[in-house]
Amino acid sequence: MAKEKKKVQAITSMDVDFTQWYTDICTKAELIDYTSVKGMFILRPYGYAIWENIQAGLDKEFKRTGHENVAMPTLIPESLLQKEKDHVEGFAPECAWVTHGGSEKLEERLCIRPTSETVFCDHYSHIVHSWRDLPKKYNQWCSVLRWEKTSRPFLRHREFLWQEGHTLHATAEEAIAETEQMLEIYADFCENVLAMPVVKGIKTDKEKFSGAERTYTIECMMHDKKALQSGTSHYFGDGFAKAFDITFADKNNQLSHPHQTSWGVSTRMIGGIIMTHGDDNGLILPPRIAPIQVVVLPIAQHKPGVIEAAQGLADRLAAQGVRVKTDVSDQSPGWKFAEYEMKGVPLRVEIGPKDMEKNQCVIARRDTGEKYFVSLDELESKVAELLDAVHEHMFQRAKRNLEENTYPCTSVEEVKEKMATQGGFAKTMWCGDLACELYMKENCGVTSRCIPFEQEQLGDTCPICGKPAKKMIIWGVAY
RNA sequence: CGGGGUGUGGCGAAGUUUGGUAUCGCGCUUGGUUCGGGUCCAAGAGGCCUCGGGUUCGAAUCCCGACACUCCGACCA
Repeated sequence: MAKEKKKVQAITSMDVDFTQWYTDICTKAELIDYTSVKGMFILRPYGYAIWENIQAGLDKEFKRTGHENVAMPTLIPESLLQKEKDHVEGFAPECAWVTHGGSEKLEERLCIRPTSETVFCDHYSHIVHSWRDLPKKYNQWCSVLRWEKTSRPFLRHREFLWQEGHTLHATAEEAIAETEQMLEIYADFCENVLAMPVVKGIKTDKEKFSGAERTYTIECMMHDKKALQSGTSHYFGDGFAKAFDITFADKNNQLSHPHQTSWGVSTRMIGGIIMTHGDDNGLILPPRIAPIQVVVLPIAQHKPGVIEAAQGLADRLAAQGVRVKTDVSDQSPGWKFAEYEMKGVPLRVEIGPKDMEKNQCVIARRDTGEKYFVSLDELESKVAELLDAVHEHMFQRAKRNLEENTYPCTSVEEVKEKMATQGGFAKTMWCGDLACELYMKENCGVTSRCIPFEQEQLGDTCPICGKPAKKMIIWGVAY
């Protein structure tokens, strides 16, 4: 009977159907709700709280590195969007347009921003005149809209929350340094806060951002061995500046175009967290962004003093800055265990009459399921220690997944065989030609993920065309 | 945008082949009971059967159309 009940509410097993498992977690852990508009999702309080924590962490880093937040308009006139050729080609197909104001048809239709390069450029052209005005380092937290054909919770929304940084610099060197700095901030955040190991690198021309000269990326590997681009940072050169007529007088009173960057991460990261860490019991949240880090559950809560004891432990942890919740609802303890596991709460503290007699509590880890009997005198220190241990273990586990599923290959056949049988990433040398990328897509079903910063010399020639090759590239199937 | 699948109380399904009073489980409400891994018992509430047309005395069921979700491709953060 109990088994039947569990089956009804259980999420689909990862091995049975990975995509269904993913969707189950999104809805059953109360992160997301669907709406009546395709591709538009509601971030429910628990899902939004994860985003708020990501936002808080990154925003602090942006400010530490001298960036200022701004708020730009949602609507972009068509003429403005068209100023940069590559950019408009990249985004026009997925723009949504406002054509009417009230009942009046507009003279010029307005695009609901898919990204804000053009608005920033227009603004910068007004406010930048002198080398003294540089650098300009702006960021905005907002939502953007892209009319995607297919959508999935977090991974592909038609409207999604993100952050877009846009900076202007006097020199190319400075702009490139900025681009690289922001990629490092993303990479550190992924690894140290989200416990997601990354591969840092550069996108090929085929995969780079529309209008960029160079796109840096961090790529993560999900549980199903597919790649998720988790953050990007672009160097634009002075292409946009020229298109938008942004000029400044340099120290020699020469009129110059500044060099530009943009960089962003989105709520997609939450999809990455789910698919990197989750298991068949639900979500597993990295402690440093978990909205609830510790849930305190009273056992036999009708017995005198138990609820008070649980609340007391929660108060002690809250005083230490731990995000803690106590659940004294009349659900059974077993139900609560399953519920907070589904929601990925890193640590569970149990306290019942037996514990109270012994001046102890039980702490259970979400990542390993291990349970510890902990003296109440050591509560704070043990929780702090375990939160770090959970983070570290989650990171190492994900790193192992990445490393064990990345294969150095020296022939197309080998890539094809590995991708067909194992999945994951394949590393090969590459000549740099688009034709070879297209060939890989056609024959192995993979796209280039990045040319990693950490290069290895796997040979001297491109295994696809046989021409000399200097760079190692990573191939994979991407989300 | 191409190919498949699915739309039935909040969720998951049965019923559709062969038209005839809308069924089950979970959840929800109330009362009791239990509490260290999704307690148990009882009583209740809740449905334009996705939407729009048609056929029929009668449609969840048959026919036509739309929409949505979902999976697999192509495109994309």
